[in-house]
Amino acid sequence: MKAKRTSKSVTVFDVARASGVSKSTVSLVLTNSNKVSDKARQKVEKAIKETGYVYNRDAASLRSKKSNLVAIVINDLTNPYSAQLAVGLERQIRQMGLFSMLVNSGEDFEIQDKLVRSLKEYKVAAFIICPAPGTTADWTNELVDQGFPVVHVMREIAGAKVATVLPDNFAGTTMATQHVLAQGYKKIAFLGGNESISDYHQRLSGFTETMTLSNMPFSNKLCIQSDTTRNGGRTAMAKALAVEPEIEAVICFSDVVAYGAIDYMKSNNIEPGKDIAIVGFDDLEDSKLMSPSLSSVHIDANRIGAAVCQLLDNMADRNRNKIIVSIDFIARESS
Amino acid sequence: MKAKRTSKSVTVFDVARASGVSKSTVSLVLTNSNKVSDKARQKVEKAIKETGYVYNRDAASLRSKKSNLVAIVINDLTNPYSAQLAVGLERQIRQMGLFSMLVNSGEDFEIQDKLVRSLKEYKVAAFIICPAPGTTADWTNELVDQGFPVVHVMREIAGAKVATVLPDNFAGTTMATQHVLAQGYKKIAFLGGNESISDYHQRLSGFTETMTLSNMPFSNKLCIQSDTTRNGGRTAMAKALAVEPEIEAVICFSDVVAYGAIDYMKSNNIEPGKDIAIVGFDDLEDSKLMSPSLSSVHIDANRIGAAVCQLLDNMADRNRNKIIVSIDFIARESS
DNA sequence: AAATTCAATTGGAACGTTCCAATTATGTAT
DNA sequence: ATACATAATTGGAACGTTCCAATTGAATTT
Repeated sequence: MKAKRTSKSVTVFDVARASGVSKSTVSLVLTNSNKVSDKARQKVEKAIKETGYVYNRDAASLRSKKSNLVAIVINDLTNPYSAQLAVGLERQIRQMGLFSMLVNSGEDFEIQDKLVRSLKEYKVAAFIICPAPGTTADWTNELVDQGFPVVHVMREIAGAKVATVLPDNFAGTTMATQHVLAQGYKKIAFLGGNESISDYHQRLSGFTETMTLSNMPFSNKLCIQSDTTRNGGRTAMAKALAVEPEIEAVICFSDVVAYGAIDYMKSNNIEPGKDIAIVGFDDLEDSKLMSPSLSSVHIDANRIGAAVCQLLDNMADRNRNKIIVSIDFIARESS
Repeated sequence: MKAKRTSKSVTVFDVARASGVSKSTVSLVLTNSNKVSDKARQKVEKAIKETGYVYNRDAASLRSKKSNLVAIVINDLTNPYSAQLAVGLERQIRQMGLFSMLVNSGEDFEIQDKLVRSLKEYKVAAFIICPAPGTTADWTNELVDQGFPVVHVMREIAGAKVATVLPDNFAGTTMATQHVLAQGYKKIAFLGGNESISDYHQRLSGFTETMTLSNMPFSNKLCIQSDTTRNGGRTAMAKALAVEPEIEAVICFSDVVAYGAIDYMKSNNIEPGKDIAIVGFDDLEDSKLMSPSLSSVHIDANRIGAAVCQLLDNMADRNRNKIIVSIDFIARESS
């Protein structure tokens, strides 16, 4: 491959000739300038259609140093929440009149680094990054210092001089824990997540602080880390029951982990929502449809997207800014 | 936004000056030409590091009309199989030395059209498209006629003059059905899928033809269409049981549909794999881990990716080519 | 009718790279 | 040492756009 795109292309000059104006006027039309007469604009637009002209963004971006290409670097597309977030971000960005492209780091910092290095060459206007584990403040800061607008999403890198958009993780697990406590449950476990990611600490402390404030004793042995996958949820649930067979409720790091925990319960004749209450985090599409429907902390991907766009729009106060997006707790059958 | 990327950038001229050669030599180094001395190459590479030069692909692509940017247009990123496929494609393409970007049409033809229109402006070297419902042969052919290399994946558009990479859907459901028949089950339903997509017909006919060839009576009433979502699977399972309460086995259009069907069974005290055998299609990551583990038709995303890359590499016989990627049936506890 | 203002249009230069044809350096055979 | 072939390097032109300063056109004021 590599090559292709042969056949001399149609340029602004061709359009200019076809419409009887100069190339400069054509350019003004293309850039939506307001200093071009309606008559000229119409002629040009007609000629564009007739000639089959297609705008050459490379040439434009070379000359103008402007770009409307935004790169979204997702940590793990195979994770349903990440995918949902990516889709939401894409939609919002498109609405801003920018164009977004997606790449996937697969939670691999080396790949993330390579991807970003390549993307720089494509003159992207901004980076939206869900940082992979291993991302350092230095790494991000270098990118920022080179003049690229960067926004971090979902995960916080301490010391990085970038705007960050986060859901209110602490409030989320706080609400979830309060809800569970209000039902009268006492023996509660926190399942899933991994301390290498910032949101784990935030979500976990929402749980622990609420327990402490409510004078509920709890054991760190019931805070069980695991992969944030379905299978991670299964094993975490198994471990929790091994530690404390009388568990009454579990708060999960994510819906996916909760799905796994529920799988485990069902396979062991434990009825989720009856024998053990369970709540998730993320509120995936499926959670309200499954049976029992899963109580969860709802993160609105569109709200995250809107916050990111706000930062993109207003790069001035972009640095060292943090936007915490509010969440909602949704109680369902599982708790 | 829009703007940004200020501060006069470092160009080949700067690197040339720093390394004491001409800009042309620098360019040769950048393009990995073999007609440059090792000495010169080393000097240039050193200077590149020192000056912090970053390659300007816009300028390069403007001049050379070559691009190594491949666009992957995915039909629905929130579908786990699509996401898995996207990730596999990305990986393979990267290994080829090309760079891939992902965009999501969300099964919306209008969006797909807009996306592709934009992408054309970015001088992509090739399009890999999982066509959204509503995609016509004319639409694809226009793209091809404009000189863009196009490969369709997973779904076939009749009459489109493009290379298409498909899993062997027919063989997949054939094997699945044979497997189920071999267990002695007779009352078998086919759940999920929608006739607006080409793979539905292929998968369904694998089922119906195998049934017919084996002289097994079956009713079209037991071929139940649905959304290819978890919830679609739930409702399809419910409908199937309403038609025929004595169902012994179900073949599902996809794993996601199977997950939904299993949800339904579990909620209704039917034990999947014991009371009713069930097999899926796609073999998602989760399927081997769940309980009961789900028998499924395995589609290797890397194999699909490899086939796509082969077509990309060899654009010559790209038109009207079809590559059917072989699949494997994997029997597990659920059947 | 001339002078003034402002809107619309224009050609030339520039963006950072690769291609090309020409030049210079290097090595080999006479 | 000379002629020759070949390897390595080079400056100028080109890619298709936007920016800029300058020009033209139209409308308004004097």
